[in-house]
Amino acid sequence: MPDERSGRRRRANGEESRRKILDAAAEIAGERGYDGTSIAQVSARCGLPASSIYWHFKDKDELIAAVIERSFDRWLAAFTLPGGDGPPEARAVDLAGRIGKALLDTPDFLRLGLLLTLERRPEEPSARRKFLEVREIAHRRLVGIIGELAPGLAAGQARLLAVYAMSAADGFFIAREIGGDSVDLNGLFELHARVLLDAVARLAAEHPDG
Amino acid sequence: MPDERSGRRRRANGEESRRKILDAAAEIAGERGYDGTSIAQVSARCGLPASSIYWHFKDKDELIAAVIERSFDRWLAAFTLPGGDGPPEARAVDLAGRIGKALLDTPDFLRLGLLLTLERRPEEPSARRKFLEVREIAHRRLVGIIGELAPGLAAGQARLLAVYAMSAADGFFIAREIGGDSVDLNGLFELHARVLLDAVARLAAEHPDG
Amino acid sequence: MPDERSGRRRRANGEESRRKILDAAAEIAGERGYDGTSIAQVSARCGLPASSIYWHFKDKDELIAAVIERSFDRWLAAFTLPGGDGPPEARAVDLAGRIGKALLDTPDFLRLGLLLTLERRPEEPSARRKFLEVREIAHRRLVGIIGELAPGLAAGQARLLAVYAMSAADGFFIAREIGGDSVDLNGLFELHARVLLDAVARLAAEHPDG
Amino acid sequence: MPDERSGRRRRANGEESRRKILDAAAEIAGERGYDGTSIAQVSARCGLPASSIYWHFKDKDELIAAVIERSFDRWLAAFTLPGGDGPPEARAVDLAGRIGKALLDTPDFLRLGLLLTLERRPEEPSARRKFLEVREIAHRRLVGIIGELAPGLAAGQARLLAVYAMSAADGFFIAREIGGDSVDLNGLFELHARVLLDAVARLAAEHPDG
DNA sequence: AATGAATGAGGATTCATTCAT
DNA sequence: AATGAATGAATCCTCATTCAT
Repeated sequence: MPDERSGRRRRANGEESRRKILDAAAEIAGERGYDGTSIAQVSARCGLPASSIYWHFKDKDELIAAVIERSFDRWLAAFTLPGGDGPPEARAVDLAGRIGKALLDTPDFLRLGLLLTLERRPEEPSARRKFLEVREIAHRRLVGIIGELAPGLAAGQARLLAVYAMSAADGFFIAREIGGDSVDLNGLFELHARVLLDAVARLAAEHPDG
Repeated sequence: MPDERSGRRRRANGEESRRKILDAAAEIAGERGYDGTSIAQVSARCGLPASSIYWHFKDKDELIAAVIERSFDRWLAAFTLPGGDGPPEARAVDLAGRIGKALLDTPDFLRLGLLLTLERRPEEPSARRKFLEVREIAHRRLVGIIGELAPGLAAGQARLLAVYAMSAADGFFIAREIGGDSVDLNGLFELHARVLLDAVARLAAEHPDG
Repeated sequence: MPDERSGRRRRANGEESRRKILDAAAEIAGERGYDGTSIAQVSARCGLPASSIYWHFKDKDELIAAVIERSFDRWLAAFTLPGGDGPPEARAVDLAGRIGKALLDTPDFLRLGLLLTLERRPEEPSARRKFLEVREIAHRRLVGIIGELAPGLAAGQARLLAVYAMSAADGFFIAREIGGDSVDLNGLFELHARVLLDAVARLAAEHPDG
Repeated sequence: MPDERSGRRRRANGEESRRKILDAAAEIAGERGYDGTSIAQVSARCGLPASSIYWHFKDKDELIAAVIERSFDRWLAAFTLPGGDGPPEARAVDLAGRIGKALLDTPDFLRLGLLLTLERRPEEPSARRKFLEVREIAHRRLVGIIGELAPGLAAGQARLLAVYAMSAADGFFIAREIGGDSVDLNGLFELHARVLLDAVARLAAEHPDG
């Protein structure tokens, strides 16, 4: 019994350290971006010496990439179309609401991702690549959802709408970063959902057969 | 004539140097953000020694703030509602088109501004403050334009729409950063303008008296 | 044996490096004062890169403070009243002699301390504070010694005499810095001891009961 | 009339600038020592650009030397034995009092001088040399005064007493720098004068014929 | 008599990373 | 699995000084 416990402790310590490092790195990178995040800061916040960080991660690039990867799961869950029934419109509005909530709950993911996106360093860090992969997956899901809502829509139009939808969400997030609580995220997403439905209808009418 | 020219050159060296520094800093900061911009890089790109940069700007913070301030004018011009006549809808679509074009022409401004917005360092750099000021001005102008388009709209609704409009524009910019030329900015802004006009009409109908 | 030695060497490298840094810093700071001491100079003299100095000391301030602290012990030892017997006068003269010798043996301590005392920078370095603490301890010991020599003396008078005694010692040190070997430190301290004894007697006579 | 005035103004402007520079440099150098005094600081405090300082002074060394030289006069005046009559003892006590007062009135001189004395940079600045010259003059005057007080004293003894007297004065100054108002400078100098007179008498008695 | 601008050297400090233990 | 120590390159910024005007 004690053996097993201490054994577990020891084996788990490695993972716990890794988790502590990732937690610290996520906080700091979410606040400061890639260049603004230093190993020394991460070390200070997680309590482990800098050299220990290099035991768990090959270099800074890999650490930030791992941060992105880990927050991916929590984030992507919000994108799954609910199995529930009801008219497509209701489901779309519901989806928009859940996306908005996810933005509030795990803001580090998108903030860091956008920072990595906007920063254009010569050697593209793998963290940026990772974020773009995730984003591409989300984009494809959105296209699928829009296809369900308006089966007759042309593929190009569906993609345009998906980009439009994601862009607005990104923008809302930024507005929230700037305006804080004074920004009515709920109102924005509600408006967004209705506007999108209108746009779907309008585009579907313009190109009746895709 | 040659005297005057060489005389001017020499006498105006201060301003010309300042401009060269700002040009270099704008390029780099637009690509790399605050922490990613080093004085040594700026020095290398503008051809002046680092110590000369400190003759013109108190510190890095003030330099980046000046970068933001200078690109403000070029950017803000795109926001002015055209004096030309025609139905408000046409003017709005035109405005959206010009904003989209400005995003393509002077991308450094918004990219740096958004980077500064997303980076949350402890001591807020004055560059960030400057960008937020500019943004607030743009926001107020947008509220004014929306008020012209739908005079009966409630103030809160006009503000919501303005935030919505700016958020989408931010998002389009980011989408362009990610997707490059494959992103149809014109199509997005056109769709955006029409969708917004619909939304204005819808909200105006819902709240007939503001 | 060799194992133990090399093992120790390697393991104790941290402390040895720290000592080497302190040695170098003491030499330079004793010669040049706070502002005149550069980390690069210390690095060159101790053989370790500048960045290694920052592993051992948080910043220059802490380094100089450590220099002061370390030389404190060597210096303070000279102040202990000898346990030996004999008339108080002889012991006082002996003490003065030992203080004078300490001044010659470890001059960096007092020179750096006085430099820190005279330099009045806005943010008082902790090194200065440390020196003043040490000095206060020495002052209190002197008051105690004077109290032993003249038990009837008023407290204020004992303090005055202690300040007088230390001031003269500081002054002798400075005179030596200026005049070099041509300054007869022994003669000065001998004169000082006798003068002090006279002063004690005179003050004790003036205020018979304290 | 106006001509003369403007002429004077212009001619005097140069001298006034020089004075302003010296004032600023005296303040800063008195507080921070040689290395701690930067031309930029002096420029900021006197309101003239750094390049103007170099119009008046060849380099930093010459500036600091001029600071020392200028404060010399104000300081040295305090050393002149009063022409007034009365017993030598009274005149000596009076002299000590005036020296003490001068220390309080123009502390920058001695503080800077001592800083320059204690700092041992490789290339001895001319400012230090200047201070030592001044000090040597003061020393010779003191020897003269002591000779007057005790005509029979050996030359070596007179010099020793002079060094002792000056050392104590230096030390009092330092004590004042450390202890501030809590240090009774008057009491110290009074005690010093009486103690010195005793010492003079004692030495004169020991060596009746010099 | 004065100054705006420039400049190379050097200031303290932090960087990401490595390595022996 | 972890860490104390080290390190060279880079960080921002200040230095004393010069020069054309």
